[in-house]
Amino acid sequence: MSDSARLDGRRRQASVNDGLILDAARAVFLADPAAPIADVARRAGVGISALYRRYPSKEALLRELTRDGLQRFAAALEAGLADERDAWTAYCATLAAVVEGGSQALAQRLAGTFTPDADLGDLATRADGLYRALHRRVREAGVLRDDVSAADVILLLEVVMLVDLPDSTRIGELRQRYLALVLQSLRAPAAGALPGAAAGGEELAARWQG
Amino acid sequence: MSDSARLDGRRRQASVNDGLILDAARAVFLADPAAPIADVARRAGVGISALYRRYPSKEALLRELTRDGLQRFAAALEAGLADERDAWTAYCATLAAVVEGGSQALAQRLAGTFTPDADLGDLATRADGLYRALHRRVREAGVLRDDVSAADVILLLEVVMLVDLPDSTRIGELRQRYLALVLQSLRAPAAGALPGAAAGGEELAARWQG
DNA sequence: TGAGTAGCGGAATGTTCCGTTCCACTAATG
DNA sequence: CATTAGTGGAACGGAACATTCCGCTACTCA
Repeated sequence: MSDSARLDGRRRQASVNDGLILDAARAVFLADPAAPIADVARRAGVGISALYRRYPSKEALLRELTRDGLQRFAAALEAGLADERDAWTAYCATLAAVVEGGSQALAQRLAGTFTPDADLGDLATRADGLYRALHRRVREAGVLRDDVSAADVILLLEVVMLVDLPDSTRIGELRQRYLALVLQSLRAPAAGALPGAAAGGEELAARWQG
Repeated sequence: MSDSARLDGRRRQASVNDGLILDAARAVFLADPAAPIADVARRAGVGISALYRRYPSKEALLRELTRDGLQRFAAALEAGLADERDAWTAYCATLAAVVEGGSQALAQRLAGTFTPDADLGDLATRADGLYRALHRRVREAGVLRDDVSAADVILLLEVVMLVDLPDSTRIGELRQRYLALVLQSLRAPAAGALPGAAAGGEELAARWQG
């Protein structure tokens, strides 16, 4: 049972606000990682004080959001690994869920906005390991083209989340559309060789360092 | 013969600076459309005055850059339409050139940063028409899957240009790699239906309006 | 029932950032 | 030479924004 359902009166409203603020922050900073903190308050329908009562600084909020994003990302990957359907179906469903939730994109986009934190680095490593396990599974099932690296897919995921249209009410729909398109070309057998070298894990890891 | 080759002394240096400044501005604003103008000057290796002698304001510079981007984009498309090789080869080569030059991405990313201008709207319309002609050609040759709209491809192109890695020296290579991947899934016959409705031209056009 | 206070809204503050202007200097020009 | 086009970069002014502060409300709990 959530805090907001368990409590009464003032404390209950505060607990509800916890959620409103996190939701608002997710939406605002996903759209624009450099957004002012006042936008978050406005979107949450609360004053600025309600924010500062919870987080000592903007940076702390960003760190918390990033942690939350990484955790959601990891959870989605774990769910994918536990999915008992055939490898390709499970893989597609997992990536669709990640795109839907925006968890990974949030984490990656916010990664540079605060001074790093060993703890977060560990979480990132863990999420990376989970994705690699999922990747290996599809690869070993022979349904993923073998010239695409895990880092390639992570980059592609991130970029799909960057599809944007001002004022559009169906961005999510378009993102799923383009994810589906990309997934089709990721599936074995490959239609043709790709130029350039695959992205390497180190290239991605660089983001989590100072 | 260019001005810088025709002139001598002071005027010649000024003409060279024209080019340095435009090149620097392209690179800087492509990487970050909100970059300060001083970054452009630094990158061009000139002082701020050299910028303000040429453009009355930052907005004027951005407008000029956008115009330039749209013109390059249109030129690349015209070259593609004139390419006599088979439709698919010509199409791929054209999009690769557009990604390489970054012209379209520059224009799209800068589109919201200044008050619009009827003149630019016309240019955008022209470029759009050229792309649609190219699109129609590949489609009619039967090598482009028929559930993908012109606006879909424009959005995908833009997003491929957003692939980024801090400090990487091979971003261009990666972008070409992912463009190739996307192109494989754009080719007929389609591997499967796509979810969602195709992007419409109006959705894109909205960007060029105030 | 009333003093005490958690929680809050939003104005005020201090600072950083950045577009633009200004001025002094250099060297081509005529 | 005197003039001035072209320039580098410091100085200025204003906007944006994180953070702090203050006064208010309405729970809480004796």
